[in-house]
Amino acid sequence: MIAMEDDILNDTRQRLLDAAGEVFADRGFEQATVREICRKAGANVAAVNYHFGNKRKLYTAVFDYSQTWADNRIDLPAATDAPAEDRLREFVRQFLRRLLDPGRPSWHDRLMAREMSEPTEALKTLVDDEIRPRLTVLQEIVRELAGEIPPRVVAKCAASVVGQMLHYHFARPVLKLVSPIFADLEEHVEELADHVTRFSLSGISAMSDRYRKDRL
Amino acid sequence: MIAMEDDILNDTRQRLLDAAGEVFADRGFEQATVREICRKAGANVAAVNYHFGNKRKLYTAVFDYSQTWADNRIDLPAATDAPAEDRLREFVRQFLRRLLDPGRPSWHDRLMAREMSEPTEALKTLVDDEIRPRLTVLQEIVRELAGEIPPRVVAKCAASVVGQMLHYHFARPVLKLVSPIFADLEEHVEELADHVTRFSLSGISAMSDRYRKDRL
DNA sequence: TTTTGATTAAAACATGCGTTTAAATCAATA
DNA sequence: TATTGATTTAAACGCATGTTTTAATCAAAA
Repeated sequence: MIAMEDDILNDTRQRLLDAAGEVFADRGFEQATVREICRKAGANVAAVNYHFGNKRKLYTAVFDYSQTWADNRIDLPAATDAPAEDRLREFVRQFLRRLLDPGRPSWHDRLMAREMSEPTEALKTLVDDEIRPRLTVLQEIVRELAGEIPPRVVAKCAASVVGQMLHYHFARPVLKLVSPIFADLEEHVEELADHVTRFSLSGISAMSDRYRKDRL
Repeated sequence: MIAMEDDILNDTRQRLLDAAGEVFADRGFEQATVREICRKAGANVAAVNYHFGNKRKLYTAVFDYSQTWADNRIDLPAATDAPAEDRLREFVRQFLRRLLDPGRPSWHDRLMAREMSEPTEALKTLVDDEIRPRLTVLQEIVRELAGEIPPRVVAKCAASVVGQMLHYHFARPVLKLVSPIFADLEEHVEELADHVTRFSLSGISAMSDRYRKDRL
């Protein structure tokens, strides 16, 4: 009667969005069940269809919600006037933090990762609204670090950077099994970010050398 | 009556294994349906339970079959007396070829990749029989390239190499969408392998420099 | 207080799934 | 040829799913 009603005051619709984000991120669209989502949201099974029409529309609603949420977080690392090296380091740190930190709505980035490998019709707008902008930033950093190299090589370098990071997400189960070093990734985000940054800086400069040489 | 009976002569059991490998690799265990597998194998729905007991046992049978198959392919790159650089290049080429080439049973490596990110109880033996041995080879190469660096750093370098390669598998849908450069990966395996090799050689030597410096 | 529209609740529906059953078919043997 | 055991087939079973239905409940307006 006093307080503690914060959750209960919340619209059912809102609770469904949060629960659905979690479950969709954990299990994927097909594997997620309306019943689990509703249980988690403390709502009736029919709530999904009442508030969103059906499961698929709930999924896209979760995506819209998750993207607006993402906009409110610090993004697109730092001012463009910082040295490219620092901007790469910051890019990697933010990316890995988002991917591995179990913070509040951690499911946003897990959902993104899932769309990358098991796309639904939500992927196209996701690419346009979130992925391509970030990739452009990264490619700009690479270009600045490497100097005059073909766009194809810029793309491959960016892929190398992103691939190293996503590996800790996609292959997490096997990494845990294969080496105790990777047992608790969440607590070593900074160390991993540092490694990826150094490794990549060197890799990029190798490409720079290679294509500078070819041109002379 | 003459020939052309090669397929029909094949045991139903065998056809089920091949069909199941394909379907499990494409859709994952839960998402794959016994009915699709049987349709693809030209068998009755009850065939799975008659020959394997149930869906789960079929899955592990596919895994055993796929592993014995893998043993018959050239593995563990080259003699140990080759320079570490060459051995890394060969490792990367084989890994990427297996992952991206649509050759005969291409589903073996796709199945492995799936187990890495969405493990079942099959993962443990998969790690012991296939993943750890290959990882050991890679780490040995890294150690030889980098000289005296902490095991932790060796592990991270190996993760960087593998991550770059798996990226082209896991993020393939989004790569296709994001840049025409990645439209037809299958036909650029050699180019990608070359990039990953150069990028990684440089990254590894950066780690070597860093930790040599620290020790002096 | 009564009424009204929005929301929730319980139950049922249709569908697709893994699995089982029981009969039909086949291939080898006696 | 007749018999027997292995294999295949068609049909059904039980269960979980997404969705719909119908009634109950609630909150605000009349």
